[in-house]
Amino acid sequence: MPYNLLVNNISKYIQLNEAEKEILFGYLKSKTIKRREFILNEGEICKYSVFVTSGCLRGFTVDKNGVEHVLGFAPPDWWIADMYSLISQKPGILNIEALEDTEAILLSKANQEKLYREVPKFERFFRILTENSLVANQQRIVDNMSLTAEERYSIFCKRYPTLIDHLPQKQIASYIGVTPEFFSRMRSGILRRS
Amino acid sequence: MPYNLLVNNISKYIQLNEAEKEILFGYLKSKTIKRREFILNEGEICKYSVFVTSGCLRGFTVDKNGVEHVLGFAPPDWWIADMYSLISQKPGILNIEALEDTEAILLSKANQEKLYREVPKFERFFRILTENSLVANQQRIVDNMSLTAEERYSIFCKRYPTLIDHLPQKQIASYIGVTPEFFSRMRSGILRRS
DNA sequence: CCCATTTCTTAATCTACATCATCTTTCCTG
DNA sequence: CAGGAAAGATGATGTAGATTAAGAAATGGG
Repeated sequence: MPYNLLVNNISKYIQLNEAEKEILFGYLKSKTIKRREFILNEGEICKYSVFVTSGCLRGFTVDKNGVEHVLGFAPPDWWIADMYSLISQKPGILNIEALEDTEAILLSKANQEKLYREVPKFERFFRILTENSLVANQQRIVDNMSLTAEERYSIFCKRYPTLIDHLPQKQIASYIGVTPEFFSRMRSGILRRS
Repeated sequence: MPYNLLVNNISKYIQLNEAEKEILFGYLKSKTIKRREFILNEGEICKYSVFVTSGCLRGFTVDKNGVEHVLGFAPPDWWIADMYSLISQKPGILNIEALEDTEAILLSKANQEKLYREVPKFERFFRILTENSLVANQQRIVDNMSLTAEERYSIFCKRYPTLIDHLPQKQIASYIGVTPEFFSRMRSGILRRS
């Protein structure tokens, strides 16, 4: 069943019976995204919560100097959206792009609200998702303020071991918050020392 | 009525009838916090969501060099908690301290869960709170990565105009992510230029 | 209302990381 | 499988903001 990974993901936090699963499935749709394809551009209104089942997406902003800043990656079993835009239904600042060919499941904002009404425990599920994401973001703020780039890289390696090997360095550099040049130097420094 | 500000705050997102308000009130308790008093120390388990009605709290972490990093302020009409610890009920990293004599309303984790069960729409309310907070945190990550200290200060001034005058500079500096020394010279630079 | 403590200012020096430029390597795509 | 583009490496130089130190100003507790 194609929604297996998603059901599994949800079951970590709430229990669904067959009827509830059917309601959920009725609100989902699948999407194939090719490498380099954007599923959201800054300035657009975000209409979907996106759950990745294979491949990898990244969410990033572009600052006034044209520099990209990666806010997060979405490998399989992760959700991604421009939360600001999704919530407010105003134009957002996030771009979401496929780093490789990707399969994803989409839940539209409208369907998500219907789901809340028909199966209220989904309210709980998405609250928990948001809470987890808030906690991760707070930790990242603290890390960015108190750690060196090297320490942040080391944390990234521990937290996302599967991502390191098949993610371009410049993407990790951008997530860490340094230039690709400095990131490269930093890595060769680490290698030389160890 | 002492819970007026809180009811108002909640009413922005969900509508409560009198019976629901009474249930809520039964789960709350008031607390007076003196200037410099801590209501949460890092390493403790966070047991309360705290809503400030007067005065001001700050949430901060201390890094391995002993430097404080302010994650947020809670002036009147704001909620504060160590979300990580509150959610996981594990020891947290946040300190919460009163910057001046403060009145607050406490909702314990246990009571919050009871509230969810008895009045499910509170699930929605706290989901929305968390969402808003997530959005603000994401924006802060982007700002920290793409803006200069001066630009971040300017944003802070616009976003929290009421806080600027009665908050010690070093607290703002810490929130912005610079040393008090640099913050001071930055400000005198801004003044001299304008 | 006074003194101790905290906060703020200013200056000199230092450093983590950025920028710019160039070269090499990797890797999609036709 | 070739060649063009993107990614990565490396060197020289520049800069935002940190650190250290010391004095001046503010402030709140007794």
